[in-house]
Amino acid sequence: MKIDPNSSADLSAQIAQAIKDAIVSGDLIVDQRLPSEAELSDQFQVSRPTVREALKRLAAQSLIRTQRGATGGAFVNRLSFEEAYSQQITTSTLLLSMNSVSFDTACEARYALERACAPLSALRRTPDQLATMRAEIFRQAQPSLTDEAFCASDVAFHRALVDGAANPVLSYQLAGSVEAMQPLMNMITFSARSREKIISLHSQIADAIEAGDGEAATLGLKDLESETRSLAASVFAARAAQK
Amino acid sequence: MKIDPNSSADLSAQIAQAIKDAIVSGDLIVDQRLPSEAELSDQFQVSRPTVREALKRLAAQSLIRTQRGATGGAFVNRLSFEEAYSQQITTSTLLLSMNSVSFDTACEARYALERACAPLSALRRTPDQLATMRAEIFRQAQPSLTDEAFCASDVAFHRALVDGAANPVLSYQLAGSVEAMQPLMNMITFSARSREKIISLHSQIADAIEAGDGEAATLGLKDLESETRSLAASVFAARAAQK
DNA sequence: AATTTTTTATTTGTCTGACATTTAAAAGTC
DNA sequence: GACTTTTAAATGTCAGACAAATAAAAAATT
Repeated sequence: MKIDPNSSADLSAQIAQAIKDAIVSGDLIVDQRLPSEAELSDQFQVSRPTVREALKRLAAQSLIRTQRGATGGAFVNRLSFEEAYSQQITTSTLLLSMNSVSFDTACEARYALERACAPLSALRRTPDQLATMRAEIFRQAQPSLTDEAFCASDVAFHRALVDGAANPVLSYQLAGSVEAMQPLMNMITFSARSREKIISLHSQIADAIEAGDGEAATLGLKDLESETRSLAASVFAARAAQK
Repeated sequence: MKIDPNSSADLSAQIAQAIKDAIVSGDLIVDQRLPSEAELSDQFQVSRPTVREALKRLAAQSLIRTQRGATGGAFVNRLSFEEAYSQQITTSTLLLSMNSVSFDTACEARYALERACAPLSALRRTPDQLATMRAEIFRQAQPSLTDEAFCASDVAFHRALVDGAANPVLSYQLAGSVEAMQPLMNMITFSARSREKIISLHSQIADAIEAGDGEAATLGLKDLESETRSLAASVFAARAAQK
């Protein structure tokens, strides 16, 4: 692992990259201890604060964890699915909000991916996951529910559907799509009638999942997508007309 | 934005989180300049090195960029799709390698998601993207190609297919699935016969995409998935028997 | 007056050295 | 042997300094 002191890039960035490469390539394995900050500053011929900045960069990506004390130090961190989920959600959310991605684009991506999970979920969902879907449908039917809570329940419903596929990699990928849509969905006001329609489609999907009928679930999701998009279109149109 | 000096968490982590929250919530908008390091250390009542560690954490996530000089400072960074892609690929790769995700699980997720793109790609792919797919198929037919180069070409083929959907959010999500599979695929040796089969399926898929037949493309991907999985199974079985 | 050059102020990047805090192992004590 | 104390090693934090980059302001030149 070498760095170039004459490079234009920050030393801390170079050091972080060098260590990151070692982790990704497998030179450093999970739970392996890195040299102490003092040793690293010797190796790279930089000061300790610079090494520390590099280590903080890695810690921010959950690539390492640090521990104080006699046997402490920086250790290569096992990237857990949970950590990856939350990173994914943050990144997706920012990506959508900062690049003014249209509702349609985000919606299309989300439902395309979700339909990919439906057949698997129809085969593998646990009774518990099905129960969660039913419970969320019930919750959605409460008229006292705010629009935000309705959206949150919607996310929980779809999360259960996706998790039903029993494929953690799929769940990880979908987490971003589903959750990052929530801020966009929150911009929509749900009338009693539109809620009714959505709930009915949710029931239809849950029925298909319960029956193990992946095709029917996929069709239900297709309907839900067009319903969501037309609903959003009318809300946005109404808002534009108001101006 | 406040931090708790008595918390167990590192001060730099708390400060980074506070600023991150401000960015995600929209309190800080793209290209907005953060206070200088000196001002931040005043505000948070910590030393400058601590502030710097916090800023490096944010820089590692591409949330800010820094600039030296009189009008320099730290600025909220627009998270570009390119940056998000590469983050996504790194995270997915590590997730798979560190959690010993099975080939089947990764493969299933990858093809499930890719099938979701196929119908859209059949409708929208540009001539250029189709040409890329054809070119990669041609490359794959060269017998001199190493197994690694064959895999790389495979990734390029599928990348073109996914990009054909003309939905950047989909492309972003798929980038992880497709590219993170490559290290797993690289563990497989491709015999002349298995290459022939894969190339034929690729052609079939490209034909379907060219004809605008999403359903046929989806079926081709299904076949490709089972072919890939049975190929992997036999390679792994042979390797196990050799021991 | 316009242009070029020089100066200056501001900000990040890096270094040195120090002390605080945490933690586990070693040493000491009963 | 079990418990307590000490010690050493590591990260976390701080203070102050200088280097380097950069743009604006000031000065010099044409």
